[in-house]
Amino acid sequence: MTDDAGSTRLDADLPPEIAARVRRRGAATIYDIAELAGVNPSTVSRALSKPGRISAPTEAKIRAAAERLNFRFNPMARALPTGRSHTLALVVADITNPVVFGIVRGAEMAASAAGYTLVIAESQESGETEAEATERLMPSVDGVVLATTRLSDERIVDIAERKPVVLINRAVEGVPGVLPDVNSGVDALLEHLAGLGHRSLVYLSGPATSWISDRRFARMMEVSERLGLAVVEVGPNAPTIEGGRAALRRVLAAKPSAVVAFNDLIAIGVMQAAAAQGIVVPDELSVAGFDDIFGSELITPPLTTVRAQLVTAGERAVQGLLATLSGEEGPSYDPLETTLVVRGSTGAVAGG
Amino acid sequence: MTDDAGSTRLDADLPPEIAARVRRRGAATIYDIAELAGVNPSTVSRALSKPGRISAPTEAKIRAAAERLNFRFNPMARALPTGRSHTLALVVADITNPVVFGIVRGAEMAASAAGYTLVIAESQESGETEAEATERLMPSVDGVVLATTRLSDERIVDIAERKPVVLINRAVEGVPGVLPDVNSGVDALLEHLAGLGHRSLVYLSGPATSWISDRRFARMMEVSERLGLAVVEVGPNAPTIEGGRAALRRVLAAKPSAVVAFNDLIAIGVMQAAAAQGIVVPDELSVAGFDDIFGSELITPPLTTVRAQLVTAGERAVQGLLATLSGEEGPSYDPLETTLVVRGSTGAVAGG
DNA sequence: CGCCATGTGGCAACCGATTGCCTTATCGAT
DNA sequence: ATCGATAAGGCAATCGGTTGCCACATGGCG
Repeated sequence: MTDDAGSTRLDADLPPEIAARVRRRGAATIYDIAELAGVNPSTVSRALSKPGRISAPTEAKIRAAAERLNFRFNPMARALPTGRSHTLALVVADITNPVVFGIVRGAEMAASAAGYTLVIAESQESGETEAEATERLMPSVDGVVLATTRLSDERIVDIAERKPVVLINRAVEGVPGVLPDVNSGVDALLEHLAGLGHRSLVYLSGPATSWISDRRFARMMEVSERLGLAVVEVGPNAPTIEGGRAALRRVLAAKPSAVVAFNDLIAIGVMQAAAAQGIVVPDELSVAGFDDIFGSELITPPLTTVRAQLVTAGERAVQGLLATLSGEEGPSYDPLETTLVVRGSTGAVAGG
Repeated sequence: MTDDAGSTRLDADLPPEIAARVRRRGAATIYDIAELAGVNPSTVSRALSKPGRISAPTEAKIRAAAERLNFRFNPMARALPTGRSHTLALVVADITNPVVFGIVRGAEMAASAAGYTLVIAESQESGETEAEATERLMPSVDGVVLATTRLSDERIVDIAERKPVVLINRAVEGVPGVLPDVNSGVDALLEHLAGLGHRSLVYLSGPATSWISDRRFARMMEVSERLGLAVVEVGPNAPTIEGGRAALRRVLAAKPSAVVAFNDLIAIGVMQAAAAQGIVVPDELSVAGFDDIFGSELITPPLTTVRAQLVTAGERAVQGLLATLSGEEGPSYDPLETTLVVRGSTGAVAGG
């Protein structure tokens, strides 16, 4: 346990000048190791980061010295000549949106497993803020994950020309992205609703810039035709509970028997507003969402929703970035399966 | 709009060697600016980061050149000689825990407002992982915010000796921390419960390493004595819904009329388990939590809880770090007020 | 026995900023 | 007119690694 990660004590029997230098600077450098091991700094550098380049005995000697000094690479010094910071940016619209937790966690895990650091930028749902934050981070990261981004296609392409980029929940020509399998989830949801006797639906779309919202509606149109359902789009809406609350009036005006919301937050908002007006869900109105966020099964009635594999999405995005950085070209992904989770907010049509 | 943040185009009429160099490296350096402006690189450095050190006309010339080249400082190059990375670490137990969202957002806002980058490390509720992640980040950050940490006091002191540290929801001798005003919230909650006729309470404590959990219980003991209430502690519990569910049996064994949980997640777990057993909240059992997370007002009945100012806590922690970094010594904070939010999960005792 | 391929390790330039020290110009005061 | 103070800008060392190139030693092979 002498190499305990938290230990800052230095061996007592170290050459005093080295000990003094290390103490003064707060950390050991490859020069200290070189001196301690009696080799050239370049040899230390190679021994520690080019396995095999240096003879086994020398490398062992160097590793021992490094351990004795509790050495860590200085990431900044390392990044300067190589241009590699070992840092990845994850840009999300809103950290407090439960939808992004999974993505953040997956990305974090994949990054730290690979020895990379993840920095998170939040755009607070504003395209302008997002562009700024991204621009600010660009010089210090090796790659960027753009999740649920509000940026325009051109902006995205522009960024992708400078650094490797992977998108989550958005497709842009020429830029790799990890996408959910929209179709399977939408299909299952609409079949579920049709099976309950619904014939007239409202789709509450998300922000105008949301690619995934468009895709969902497009698929709904296709499937509805096949199933003989009527669908109207109401939106755009802010992807928040407030957005859902505000949308109820327009929903009711369309007199549907069921409403499908762009995400669970909007769905929850609709349910709250409905409850406030004495409308009983699901008896008078069925409600469904997407994502299966924390809270969806807490609400009464619990929300029927289409679950996305958010953690996996975050992981894959980072892994794709890492692959690109290590030379492999243009990762491509299979869409991530989505699954329908039936709970209490959808039910048979009253007048069936 | 030629200096649009997203623009990468270079002026056509630039000295060709400069243009070529910039294009090859992907970014302009102060050397490019120096050449373009006809001054020494050191002058560029001063003009751009030591306002007033350089004469106004020269500075203007340099700024113009920088703009033309769309110059950004290379953060790594800058960090090397100064030892300042302009990066702060925020260590949290669990990103997906709603409690930390507020902290993350507040910290992020404060950091980016000051031009600092925030990197988030997640410990997944494990002290070992947390120590490792922190250790890994240490060399590349200027300071650390430890939120809801699982680290031992010694570890924390050890870290604080190397880099500025601010704690959230934890007090360690000699290390600054932003703390909630435990007393006001606990007092209000117990007075509320006493007013409803409750005489016998269970406190469901959090993880064994949680300083704040101990503080809350300590205060409950004090106040209970004054109000003539009986209180027993049941725990430790995992600070999750699952932890709350698992705790119900032991709660019921104590036959209290009300249970106060370490946080809302545990409270929600207790309510779910109670509902599953047909126990009606609040008629047969009142339940209250702490934090007022997303989801607390969604659940049925909505949860009575003590709200903490999480965003403010994150902001203050970062601001404290920043103050320390700019020379001011040992920031000290007033505790952040907490407020009781009465909802439906607490009610009058059945048997009066 | 000589030659060349291979394995090891050293030398020194370089990444892009910062900063202490120095030179030169300018200005006001005596 | 002279001197010292101050302002402005240049020079070069430095931060801590990385890496191309080179030197030397060793060993296999003809």
